[in-house]
Amino acid sequence: MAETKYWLMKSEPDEFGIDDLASRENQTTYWEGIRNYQARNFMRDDMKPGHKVFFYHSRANPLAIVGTMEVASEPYPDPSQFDPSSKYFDEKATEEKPRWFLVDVRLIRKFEKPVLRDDMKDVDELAEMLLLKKGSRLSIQPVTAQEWRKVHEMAGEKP
DNA sequence: GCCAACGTTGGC
DNA sequence: GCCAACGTTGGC
Repeated sequence: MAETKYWLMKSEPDEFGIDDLASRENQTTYWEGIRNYQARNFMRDDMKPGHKVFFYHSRANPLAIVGTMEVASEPYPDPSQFDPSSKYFDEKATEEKPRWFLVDVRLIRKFEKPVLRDDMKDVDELAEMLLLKKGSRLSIQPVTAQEWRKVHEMAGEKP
């Protein structure tokens, strides 16, 4: 049996929050605008359809994991890099040599009770989470199966 | 290929 | 809104 992989993706709710995802057709969107190589590499090389993803609200009040998604496509070039009118336009990217890749994600569920960053800090099982490390700003990060379970437990949800 | 200057992220 | 911690860029 293939091992399920878990991830966490950040978004600022002022830009795109979980309610925006919920209102999209099929509750699916392309995760555009990632312009960090490490985060891109995760999407391009490691994410597979069916992988599970936490949706995290950054630069928000409250800071929290607000729900779950699943990867819903193979990686493909981020269209916004070719669009001069997009704020994510990258003049050094070409159709032949795209720089930026993304995947589609589909909402699994919005937590009735978001799991607050402040509460996660107090939990031993989450002490090693990248998200909680000082100075960590990676907007897409791997999550362990244990962390996946623990956060669901805190949310009062079945993993 | 070093590293100073600049730009960005994101908690606080 | 501030600013520390990072990442990237580009002159040399």
